[in-house]
Amino acid sequence: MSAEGARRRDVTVADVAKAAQVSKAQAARALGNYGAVSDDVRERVQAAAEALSYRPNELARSMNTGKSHTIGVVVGDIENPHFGLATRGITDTAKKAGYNVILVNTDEDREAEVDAVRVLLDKRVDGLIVAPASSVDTGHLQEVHRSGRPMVFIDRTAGDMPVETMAVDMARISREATRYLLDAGHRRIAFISTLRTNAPYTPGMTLESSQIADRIEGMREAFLEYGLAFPEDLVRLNAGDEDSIRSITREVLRGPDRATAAVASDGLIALSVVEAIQELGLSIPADVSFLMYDDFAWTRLTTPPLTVIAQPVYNMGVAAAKALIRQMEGLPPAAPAQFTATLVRRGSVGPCPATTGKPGREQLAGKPA
Amino acid sequence: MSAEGARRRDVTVADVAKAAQVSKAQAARALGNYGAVSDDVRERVQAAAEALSYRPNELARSMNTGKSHTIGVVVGDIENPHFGLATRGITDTAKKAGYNVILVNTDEDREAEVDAVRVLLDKRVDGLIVAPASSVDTGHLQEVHRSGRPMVFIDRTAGDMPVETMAVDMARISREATRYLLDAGHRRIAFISTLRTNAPYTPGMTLESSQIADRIEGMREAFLEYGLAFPEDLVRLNAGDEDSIRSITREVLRGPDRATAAVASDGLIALSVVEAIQELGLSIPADVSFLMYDDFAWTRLTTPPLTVIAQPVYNMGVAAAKALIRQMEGLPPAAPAQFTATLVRRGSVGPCPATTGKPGREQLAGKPA
DNA sequence: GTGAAAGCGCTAACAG
DNA sequence: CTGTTAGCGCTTTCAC
Repeated sequence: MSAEGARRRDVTVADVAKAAQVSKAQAARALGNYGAVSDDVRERVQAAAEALSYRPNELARSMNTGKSHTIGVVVGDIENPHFGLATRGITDTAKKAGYNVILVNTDEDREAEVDAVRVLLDKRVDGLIVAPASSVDTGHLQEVHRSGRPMVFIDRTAGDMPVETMAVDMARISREATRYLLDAGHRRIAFISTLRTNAPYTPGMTLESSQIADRIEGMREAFLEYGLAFPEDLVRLNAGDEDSIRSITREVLRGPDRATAAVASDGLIALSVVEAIQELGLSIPADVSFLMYDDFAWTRLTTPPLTVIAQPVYNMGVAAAKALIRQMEGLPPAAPAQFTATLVRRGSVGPCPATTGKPGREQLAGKPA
Repeated sequence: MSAEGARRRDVTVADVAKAAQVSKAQAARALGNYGAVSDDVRERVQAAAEALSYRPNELARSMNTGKSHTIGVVVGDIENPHFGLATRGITDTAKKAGYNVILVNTDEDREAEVDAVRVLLDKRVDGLIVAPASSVDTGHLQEVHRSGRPMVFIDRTAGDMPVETMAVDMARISREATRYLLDAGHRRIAFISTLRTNAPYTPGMTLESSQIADRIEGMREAFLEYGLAFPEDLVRLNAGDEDSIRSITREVLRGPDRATAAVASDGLIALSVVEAIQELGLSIPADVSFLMYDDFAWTRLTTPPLTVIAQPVYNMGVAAAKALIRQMEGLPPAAPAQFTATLVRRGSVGPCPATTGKPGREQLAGKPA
């Protein structure tokens, strides 16, 4: 009987070396494909390795080389197809370059993110791609950056840290979308976001998310351009679960001064907003216009198809991975990529209806040429 | 000037030990929280660690202990919310138990899967959760199983391997859904799937995917129950990209003997099928009934809302992680979980229309009590 | 409790 | 080209 009963210990270079009758060093060289090895030795070693079905221990390898060929990815929520796609872009690119990906979910919670980064670093990932949960509270990220570990941000910025960032110009597209709504005659435009804050939105407040801050800023700018006051009261944050989204939507869409257009800050939220609108007995776009961020395929299937803001998420993932790999390989950064979101006009935005009590007329008068 | 210029080497236990004036062993014990350490030493070590901002090298730790506290997850496509949700269930559970997740995407390609498993094993993950791309070609998985490494399958089986598997009873729900369609008078029911095969579907053929095989089997059984012949010609595989899905849909929905109901095997495919139906000028459910697998939120938003087969994907992820962790910790397996999919009747299935040329009458005659 | 010393599996000098 | 000898950073005997 052979070594069957023994607790199956992994076979190591030493075992292979012995079997191939060469020194451990030579076996290692042949196996690891480095240094100089004669054809004869190489063949014997490979044969032995094959016979013993040897598999290198990457951990040991990493310990010596200092490289793990692994990149850590920290996102808020993989369940959201937005991140799903981005992650796909990252993993596709990483794999092509011989890197693996460790994925950590933070639920957009800063504490979890701090933790995630720490764990990843402890595991000695070669680099990090993170979608910062907060662009304000960035101590942990600054520390990483200071330590010199390669890092790239995706989807959002983290304060003004000098780290390569793959994100779209949110203020720009928000401005464009808002103009579109304004041109359609809307003045009461609601913006609904999941962003968690301690207090309801007030004009000057600091927002954790650069994305949301920029979107609101873009809206404000558009209103300003048109010489109109931005309806701050219609900016609604903390739209967490379905219930809160529904009640927020109802609130905003009721009363004589109701919103005539709603912008949902992501695809998940959009679902509940649209349902709430339908429950209210309002129809899109006759009674209320609707616009959402992210161009998911299903937005083409609703009646009417939804007007959306498309973001090149997959490409951002690809670019993030590429940039990180350049950093890890000590190459100079490529020219900063420019990602532009686009407004996809489908059927959910229509002309502003005369709101209850017909106060719509005078509002429309404010529209510039 | 302090050690600023030096290439910042990671601080190790040795450094901490020196600073705390204790032996390396004691420092390690205090830091790693094992063995016996006096309060005094522990405090000094912790203080020193803090001061030097020491972080353990998990690689080194893993090498010694043989545990990496990492589980490898191999799925076909994270971009698909189906897997996104499952992955979420896995990572949530893993994190709670102190495990990390390395995610690898296979694009449902067996070669890629073989590779993924190998890489993960080389990285010495403690266990594997995989959604087998093929339930036929399972050599690599059998090897893993034979090696004794903890492993759990999710979403589908791999042949008859004795490995814990978290999946729904597909044949059952498919039977139920088919009965529902049959009861509505449909006889020409098409089944459209992305599954890649070398040849078009023929009755006896071996299918790589246990899921798809079971679904077809379920349909066949339902037809049999009703004493009807199963329309094998309407089983369509290889619905890869949008174009092929569209042309398949058109094909199936045209002609005097066209299908009156279509079942889409996943949410991604569903989009194109529905669009193709609309392009054909047909309406759901008046002209053709529609049913799909996976209950994504957006299916409630279409007009009509879509009738779907809901699968407890998140829970399957949770269960898979839990089962794997039990295995890794040497505990006996819990009672095998039972996952049941449910048919969610919304508005996309209606009575069978009289098809072109009205040959529908005699078909309907075949319906049992 | 504590410390010295021996590994884990591999790579990396360094001499031949 | 090849073999010997050190480590990588940590855990783990094994004595004291």
